[in-house]
Parts: sequence; structure tokens; C-alpha cells
Amino acid sequence: MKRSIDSQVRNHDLVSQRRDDIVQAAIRVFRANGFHEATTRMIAREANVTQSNLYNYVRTKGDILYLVCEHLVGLYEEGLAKVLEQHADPHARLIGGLRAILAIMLQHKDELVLLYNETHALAKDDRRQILKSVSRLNGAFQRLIAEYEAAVGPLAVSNRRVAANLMTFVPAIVALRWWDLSTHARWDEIEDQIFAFVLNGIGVSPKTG
Amino acid sequence: MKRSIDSQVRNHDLVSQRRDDIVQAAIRVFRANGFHEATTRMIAREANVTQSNLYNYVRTKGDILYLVCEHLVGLYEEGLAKVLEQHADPHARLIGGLRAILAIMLQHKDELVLLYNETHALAKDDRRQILKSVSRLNGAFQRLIAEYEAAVGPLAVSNRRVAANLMTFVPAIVALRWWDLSTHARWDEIEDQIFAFVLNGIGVSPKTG
Amino acid sequence: MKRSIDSQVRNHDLVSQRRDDIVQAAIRVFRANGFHEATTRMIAREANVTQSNLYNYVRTKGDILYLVCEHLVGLYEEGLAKVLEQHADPHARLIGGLRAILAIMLQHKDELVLLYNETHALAKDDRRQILKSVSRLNGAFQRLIAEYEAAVGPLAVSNRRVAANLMTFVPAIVALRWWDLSTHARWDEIEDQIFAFVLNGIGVSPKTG
Amino acid sequence: MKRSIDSQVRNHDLVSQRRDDIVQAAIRVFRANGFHEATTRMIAREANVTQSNLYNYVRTKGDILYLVCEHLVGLYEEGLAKVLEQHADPHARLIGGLRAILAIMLQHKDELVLLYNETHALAKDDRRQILKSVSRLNGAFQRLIAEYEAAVGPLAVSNRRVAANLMTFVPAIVALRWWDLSTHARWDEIEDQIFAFVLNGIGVSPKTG
DNA sequence: AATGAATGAGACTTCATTCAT
DNA sequence: CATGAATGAAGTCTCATTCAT
Repeated sequence: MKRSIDSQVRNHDLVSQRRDDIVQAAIRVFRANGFHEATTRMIAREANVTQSNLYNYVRTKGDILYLVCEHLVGLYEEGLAKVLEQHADPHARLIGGLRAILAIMLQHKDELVLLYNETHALAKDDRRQILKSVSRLNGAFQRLIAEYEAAVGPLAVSNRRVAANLMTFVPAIVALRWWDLSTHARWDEIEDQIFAFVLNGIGVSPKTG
Repeated sequence: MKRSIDSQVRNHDLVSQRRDDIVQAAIRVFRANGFHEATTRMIAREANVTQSNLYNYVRTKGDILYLVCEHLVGLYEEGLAKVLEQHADPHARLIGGLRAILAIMLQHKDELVLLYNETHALAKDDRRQILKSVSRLNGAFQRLIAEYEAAVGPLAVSNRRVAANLMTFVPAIVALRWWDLSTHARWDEIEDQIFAFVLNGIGVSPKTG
Repeated sequence: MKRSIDSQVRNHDLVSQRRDDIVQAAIRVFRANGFHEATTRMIAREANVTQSNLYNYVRTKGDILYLVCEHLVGLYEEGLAKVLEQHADPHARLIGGLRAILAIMLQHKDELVLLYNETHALAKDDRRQILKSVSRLNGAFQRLIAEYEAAVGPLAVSNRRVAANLMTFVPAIVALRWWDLSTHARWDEIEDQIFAFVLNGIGVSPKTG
Repeated sequence: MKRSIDSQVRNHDLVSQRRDDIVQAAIRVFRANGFHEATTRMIAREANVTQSNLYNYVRTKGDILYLVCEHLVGLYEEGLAKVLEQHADPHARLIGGLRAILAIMLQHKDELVLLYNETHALAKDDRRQILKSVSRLNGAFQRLIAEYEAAVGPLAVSNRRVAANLMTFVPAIVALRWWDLSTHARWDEIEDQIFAFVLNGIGVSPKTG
């Protein structure tokens, strides 16, 4: 499902360890400079790797961006999966899912900006791959909604895909508008109000009962 | 309020005319390639200007991006102003404002993506300038909300700035998720449901009564 | 017939003038270092052009090699054409052709080595193009031979294409074995003996009569 | 006489066996890519050796090219020696020598191209060494000619070194023009006609009489 | 006002070679 | 003897920008 990226290095553990370093380093560098202004030298330095050794773990600068984006969408997928394991009730699952997305967004807002800012710098195929992951996330929410509606009744937003997109997109406000939100509201205020806003918007009550 | 951009050319009309051409050309080029992959050659060609003459109307490539972004946020500001002229009632003004943002977003979704994708490529000061415009837009909505609450009663979202941000941000889903939305819903469906979603979310009834 | 090479520069005369400079410079540099060891910096310096300006007249380093090879095969073609204008008699045309090739080879032996040494460094299509020129040269000799045989009688080498190849190839000994020939024989000795060798070989008498 | 090449490895048989593998591998790789485009990785892979182990049998990439060239000129020397053992008569020895060169050229045309294409990529000293071998080959033919002239009479080509060079060079047409020859003549036709051409050229009758 | 040519800085990437195990 | 990982040097090319006309 993920695109595999060739490496000159055999040792699998080493590869994934170094790639982690590279991804983390790249995130820092990309945040500070953006993908295009970032140089492979910067990334290498930040990852404690020589510039040439970098290329033993990655084939191109574009690969690094892909790795970063893959990591970032992975955050959602993991976060959502973890929550869904814990709940069986459709209502709890739906609001749990939303809570998860929102929490992840808040926790990783600095990195996740990249997912919105730099996706278009991906190579075409890489981009398709990443969008497919987002699509999958939407699909997951679409199913949660379907289950909810089957159990509880219809949402206020009739098209389930639209509703799903709203649930996965609105939390991004935290990453993309933090510069404004943070100067006018407290963290918990922001989290609670956005959470409530989305539930109200799609017509779901926050509590079971 | 707007940053002024130096030009070598005296003739004022010519400057603003050419700059319009340049902005429109740049929008097309940026959409196709992104700011960084776009070259001044491309932009010049698309604008029917020689590459060197371009530099009589603009000092750097960054200036072009600034002009583009300025133009794009201007779309909001104009759109909003036009609506507010027509309504005096706080409730009508609030939902009118939302309607306007959403309509503009839908109409210009292709260009407005740039505002989300390329803002971070702006020079620091230019960026601040553009964010200030967005901030101003938020301020406008904040005031609309205050007037509404004074007249009708409190919103479901208690922090007005958060509410304002939600109203100006959520419509962007249309630009940023069109690739997914458009394959699962019709245009009018999308528009109506997002509109209703936001109103529900902040706790405003769609109709005056 | 020739592959055209894009240039950023409009002025046609300037382009061809600079390209001449570049070709001459490249020949010197390639002779000293070979194509692969030669850097675009060296070529540019030798041509009195900045390294970056070089790229306004040529798209890639490979283009330069193509230009060089094209120039070199051109030497044959021109040389041959000039001679053939002057003779109508089939016998005179045939030995005149051979004389021309040999003379050109001797005169330009230093450069023409490149045609044998670096052809394989050409991009596939460029290579095809250059080989086609050589093929054309062979074709020309093939026709000269046919005319000769029609007028005088059959050659000792029965396959005309083989004979043509021998006539165009053997003179290359001068370029490829100069290091040995030059230490054991005088220039005029070399020229005369190779000329006689080829004529004897294909069975043509050196003098008309 | 041959330049010796250092090796880290004591076991002599292993060294020469591996070097054979390396030479054969390198020939394949060089033919496909040329010396400069060939990487030590490719060569190592083709020779079933790790890239680093390669360096236990060879000191530099240039060494490999030298070994290849040495192997290639060796083909001539062996071929010639074998023939000369069998003939005592000066005439038979001369035409036998020519036949041998031509046969080897035809048999190994694909590899021997390298000798003409890549010699200039050799390090200066290596190159000198290889040219010395070619020179030796010319010397051998020069002696064969001297013996022939002593026994039979003067050749048509008066300078013996020039004649020797022609005898060792002309057969190379087979390697360097195969792309054209092969599409216009059959193998045996090519062989016979070139053989006859050279003998005619230098003024030797093909048969003893 | 407009043009065409020129420039300098720098980025990505490749590869022969070495080192530690 | 053999291996896998690491390295440093270098080269091609692009592009925003300027200059002279």
C-alpha cells in the first residue's frame, strides 16, 4: 500500500532507524524553510548524516518529502485505529474518532502544517499515494457515520462523504489558523469549542444518553 | 495598509494594467507548477511581457507572489463588503457574510488554493501583511458575531474569535478537498450542506424569524 | 537533416558565431582530456564564455559533443563536395575523392581522432545522426565506384559498399596511428603510400591514361 | 614487460582467476556503457564480487581498464604467435600474419572496439604501455615484411613501418564499421575482400607460387 | 519603456574509494 | 578474504536578476 523506497543499505533495522532520523530532521528543516528552500545539506546535517550518506537511504530529495508526508498521514491513521479499538458503540465511535483527529491535530499541529503546505510539492505519483491515504481516512469516517445513522438516525449533513470530509478537515483549523486562534483563546477552549462545533454542525449530541 | 511595490515605470495606469496581467498570468502558472517550480520566464511569457520588462513592474519574484496573494485575499474583502452593504439586520448580515465567503470560495476555488499552499513561500514581511488581511477578515466576522449576539443571543461557540475563524476557514474545505468532495457530491449539495453545517455548528438558524 | 539544437538566444548570427567558438574550444578541451573528463567549465573558459552563458547556446554538455561531431563529419562532406565539383571524369572523381579524404584526414588528424574516440559518448539519437552522415559519405563513394565501374571496368573489391568503406576508413590510420607513423616516416611519404595502397587495394590505377 | 598491478591478496591463483572474471565482466559492462559511464558497482556485480572486494584485486578503476586493454592486445599477440609457429616460408608467414589479425578482429570485433574507443581513457603510463604493445605488433609485421622482401622482392609500399601499420590497422575496419558493413555484405565476403584488398595494396600475391 | 544577452551562486546527485568489522 | 556502510569531491545545470542598448 505504501510506496517502497529503494535503499542502498542492506541492514533493515539500520535503514528504518536512519530514515526515522531523516524524517524527523526533515520535518524540522521543512518547517523552518519549506521544502523548496530546504537543502539536502541542511537535512543531512540535522539528521547527523553526511550529505552523501543520505543518498544511501533515499534516492532523491523528493523521496524525503514523501517519507515525511507518509509519516504525517500515518499519525491520523494510528490515532484513529487506537480509538476505534476501544469503542463498540456507534455513537462513541463517531465522537471518539473526531476527538482523536482533533487531539492529534493539536498535538502535532506544527508538523501537520506540512501536510497542507507541501503536498503539492510531491511528485505526481507520490501525491496520488498520499491523497489516497487521506481518502482512506475519509472512507473510515464515512463508515462510522453510516453505522451511527443505522443505530441512531440521520445526521444533519445528508451526504455522508461531505460529512466525513468536514470531520477530518475542520480540525486542521488548529494547524492552519493557530497564529490567530492562539492569540485570542486558550488551548482547551479551542479544543472544546471546535469539538462541539463539529458535532453541532453534523447534528450529533456530544453525550450518549 | 497594502504594502506598496516599487516600479521603474511612471505611467500609473500602465503599471496597474500590466500588474493585473502579471497577477493573472502568475496565478495560472503557479496553479500549474507551484510558486517554486514556476520561473519568471514562464510568468513573463504568460503575461506577454519580456522577462526583463517584468522587472520594470516588480522588484523580485517574491513581489509577484505577494501581488497574487493580495489579490486573492482581496476577493474575500470585496465579496464581504458587497454583501454587508445590502443588509442591516444582524442576523442577515451574519449569514450573508458566511454565504459570501462560501460563494467566493466555490467560484475561485482553483486560485484560492494558492492562498493556502503558497503563503509560506512569501517573504516574512509580506506574509505578515497577508496574514494581517486574513486577521482583518476574522475581525469583521468577530464584529458581525458581536452584533448578532447583542440582537439575538449568544452563539453555541462562546469565543467569538474562534467562531469567526471557523466561519472564514471551513469554507476553504471546498478548495482543499475538492478532489474528494467533487467525486462524491454535487456542487449545490456541497454548498448547501457546508452552509448549513457552519450555521448549525455555531448555533444560528438559517432563516430569520 | 541536421538535428537542430535549441538556443535561448535570438540573434542568429551571434548564435552561430558563439557556437563556432564553443566547438573550437571544445575540440581543444576534448583532445586534451576526452569528453568525459572535460568539464563545462573548461569548455566555457576556453571559449571565453561564462559557464552559465554557455547554456544559452546549448542545452546540455552532450549537445556540445554533437556539435563537435557534426562539425567534424562536415569536414569530409565539404572536402568531398569541393573536389567533385571540379571533376567530371569517373576515374578522376574516384581518385579525387580518395585524395580529398586523405588530405582532410592529414590536415585535421588531431581533431578527427575525436570522431573515432568519442562517438560512443554521444546520446543514442545523436549518435545515430552522426553515423547517418558517415553512412552518407559511404554512399557517395559507393556511387563514385559505380560510375567508375560503368566507365572503366570492375574493381578488385567486388562489393561496392565494402570498397567504399575501405576508401573512407583507411585514411583514418593517419589519425589513429600517427603516434607510430610519424616516428617512422615523413608526412609526404605517408600520404603518398597510403594513397597508392588504397588504389592498389581496390584495383585502380593512380593515373588516367 | 607488462605493468604489474598490486593486489591485497596473497593467493596467486585466486588473484588471476578473479581478475579474469573482472576483465570479462568489465568488457561486458564497458561495451554496454563505455568506460566512463560504467561504475565499479556494475563491474563488481557483473563479476560476482562485492564492490569493496573488487578493490582487493585492483587498485583503481583505471587498473581495470588497463587489464582489459592488456587482455585485448594479448589476443593479437597470441594469435600471431600461434600462426608464426606453423610457417617458415616468408611469404606464408606474411599472409598468415595478416590472416590471423583479420580472423581475430572478426571473432572478437565486439570487444576489440574497446581498444579503439577507450584507449584514451587510460592513465598516461598505462596508455604508453598499451601503445607499446601495439608498437611491438607493428614491429613484428615490420620484420615479417623485411624477411619477405629479402626472399621475394620489394613491396608496393616502400616504407616498411607504414606497410606494417596498414596490415595491423585495416582489419580494424571490421570492428569500427561493422554497423555499416554488416548491412551490405556477408561475413565471408567481408573477410575475403579485406584480405585481398590489403595484399593487393601492399603488392603481395595471395598464393605462393 | 522595452529588449536581449549575460551572470553568479548554488543545489542535487553520483561515484570511486576507504574503513571497520 | 570478504563485506556493508560511509565519505568527500566534484560536475552539470537552472534561474532570478542585471546591464547595455
